[in-house]
Amino acid sequence: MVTLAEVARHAGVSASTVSYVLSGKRPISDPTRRRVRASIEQLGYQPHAGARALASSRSRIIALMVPLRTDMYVPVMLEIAVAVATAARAHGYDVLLLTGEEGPSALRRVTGSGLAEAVILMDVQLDDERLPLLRAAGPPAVLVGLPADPEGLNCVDLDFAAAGALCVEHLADLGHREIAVIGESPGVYARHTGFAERTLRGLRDGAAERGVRLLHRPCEGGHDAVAGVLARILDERPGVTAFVVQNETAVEPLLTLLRRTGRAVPEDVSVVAVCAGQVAAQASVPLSSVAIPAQELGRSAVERLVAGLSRPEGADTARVELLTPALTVRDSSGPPPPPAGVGS
Amino acid sequence: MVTLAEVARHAGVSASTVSYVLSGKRPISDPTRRRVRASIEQLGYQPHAGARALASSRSRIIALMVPLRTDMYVPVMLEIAVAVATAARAHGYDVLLLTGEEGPSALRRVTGSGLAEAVILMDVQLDDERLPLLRAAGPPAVLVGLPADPEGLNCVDLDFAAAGALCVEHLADLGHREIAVIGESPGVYARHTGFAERTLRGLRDGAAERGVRLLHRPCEGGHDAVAGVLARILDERPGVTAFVVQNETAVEPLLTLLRRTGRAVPEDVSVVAVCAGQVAAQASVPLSSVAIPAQELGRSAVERLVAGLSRPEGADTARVELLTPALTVRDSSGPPPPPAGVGS
DNA sequence: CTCGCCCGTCGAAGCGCTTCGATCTTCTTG
DNA sequence: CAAGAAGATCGAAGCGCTTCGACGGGCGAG
Repeated sequence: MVTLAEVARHAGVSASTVSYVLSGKRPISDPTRRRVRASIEQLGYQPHAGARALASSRSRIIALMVPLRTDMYVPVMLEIAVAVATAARAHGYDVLLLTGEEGPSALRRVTGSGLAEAVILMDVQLDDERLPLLRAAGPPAVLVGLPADPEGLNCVDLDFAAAGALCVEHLADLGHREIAVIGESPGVYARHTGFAERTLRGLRDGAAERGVRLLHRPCEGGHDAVAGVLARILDERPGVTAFVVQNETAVEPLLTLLRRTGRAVPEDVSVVAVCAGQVAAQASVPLSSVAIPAQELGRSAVERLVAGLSRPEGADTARVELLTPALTVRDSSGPPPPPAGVGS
Repeated sequence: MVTLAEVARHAGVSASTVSYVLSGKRPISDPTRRRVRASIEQLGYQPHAGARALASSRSRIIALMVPLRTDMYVPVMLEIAVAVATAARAHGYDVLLLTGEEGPSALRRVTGSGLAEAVILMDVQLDDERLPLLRAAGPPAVLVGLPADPEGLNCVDLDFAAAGALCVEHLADLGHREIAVIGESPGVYARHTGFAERTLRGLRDGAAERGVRLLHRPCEGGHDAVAGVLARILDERPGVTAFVVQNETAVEPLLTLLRRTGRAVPEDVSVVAVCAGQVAAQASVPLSSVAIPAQELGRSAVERLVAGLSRPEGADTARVELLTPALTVRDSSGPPPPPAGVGS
């Protein structure tokens, strides 16, 4: 392994000079810099990460905690994770992968040992057990998601309430008066995962404002579960003319079931989804949908973290950033069919 | 931050003693050990990761390189990644997340800087550009996947050839004589991703052995793409009575399309998949399938790495491990319909 | 022409930990 | 009963890097 000292010797300068060339924290004359750079190149020098972290007490590592549950749509999670990794690299950081499993203790571990200088948390619950740790002078952190009380925390998320409202508005504009919502797994609500509840609130508020009837049902993924939920909905509210789906694994089963029971989309019923853009676009009927901006979320989380890390200490930037949702109209939403008995 | 020295002072011993208590590399008397442990506990001491890595030249970090392509089924990737993280933690290692984007240079970086002591590579291609680096006295590495020439490399993967053969055998046993394969995206084959090609070979060999006609067509995900491919297959080979699908995003569209064109599964056509178990189980017709053992793959990769790392240097364990596939019979496969004209 | 200043560079002191003798006991054994 | 073995602990020397204060030489100003 090549060390700083060897580079220094090779370039005929002192170790500190090489260090300053690398960090740019002090001016180095052009010829010297060139010489050092050449030596670095020639010897294939790579600074030792541990030594660096020790001397500077900055590891240049961000810990990313991803849930390991499987009842939520996974591709979005991976997409965010990859976006985080990519954005982090762009700022010279690496990403440490933590699973939600370990909870707060994992945060303490990587943070207390100086392994990671900051953390990004995904799948934040309304009353997350990791929050106290972060508020109590914990490490710099950004949550992807919004807890019940974001006070003193740095959060980024899609404005799911607005997303919900957007869906209702779109359908109300088309003339729908009775809407059913097929939601995430019951487990997601039971855990009080913020985004699910916020979407629901947005849907309800929107419905109230537009005088639309709304029925919400959580739903497991998979064909059979959706079949059950759908049957109950249609039984309870035969007048439903539109669905809002917030559960990627329910999308295709729903379309299949509607088709099978003779309901054409969008002629007989409209469907709007809140889900990964790709899922909506590739569905058997391309769905009008509000996409979850995974890339954007990951990128934004990193940027805020990095901004905070390089800011002159103490300047607390705890703030909530809610991305504005956008509804993409595809083929699955249209006006409701004319009321029965009134021929077209 | 609490340091080793403070713990030592608090416990009334020398720093080295504390270190030996922690590492167990020298015998420490019971009372002393107890005292040191108590001090550690009381002060909330956490060893500094960087200092440790510097002094011992072991970072206890494994780098995991995940692809960031989206044309392959993502949940399996995440599942493997999470399994790797979990298994690594069980052995006292942490996992650094690398995206495939950066290629060999990322490996050189994390490895050359001592950030990671070993790497796990996912989405390995037959002629992967990262391989030369690994063979040339690179860092300890395990590939999840199988390149064209695994010589000198440590690989774990599902035996996709056997998986392919298994599918054909199952269908042949049921009496099918003409099978169509709906494969991964053309891009996957163009990249020469090992698993896709190996599955295909297994399918072809199996078909040859059993005297079954086989037609293979790559296929993008999404409804429309599947529709196109399916139409062409049915046109070209009207006698097809069974499908093997190796493309998670094609599964549901295929079932939808078969249904819509009046083909009942499994009465008229059988469908067998090679995909994530959950996808097969939750499909609108639960699919007979060969599952991809994501957990197992991740775990195994870590175990081999850890075994190698703690082995007395030089004992090269380059070896290929192919997991034996298992076919789970669900509702989507049955005997072919009786030949036309011959009433049942 | 000389003083003081700034620019560019160097030396040395750590950062917190591991590890290798060395030291001091306490046993064991011939 | 002395000599050596074995056990328990200590001290010190780094690991490779950052960073702070110091230093020397060239320059403009007085």
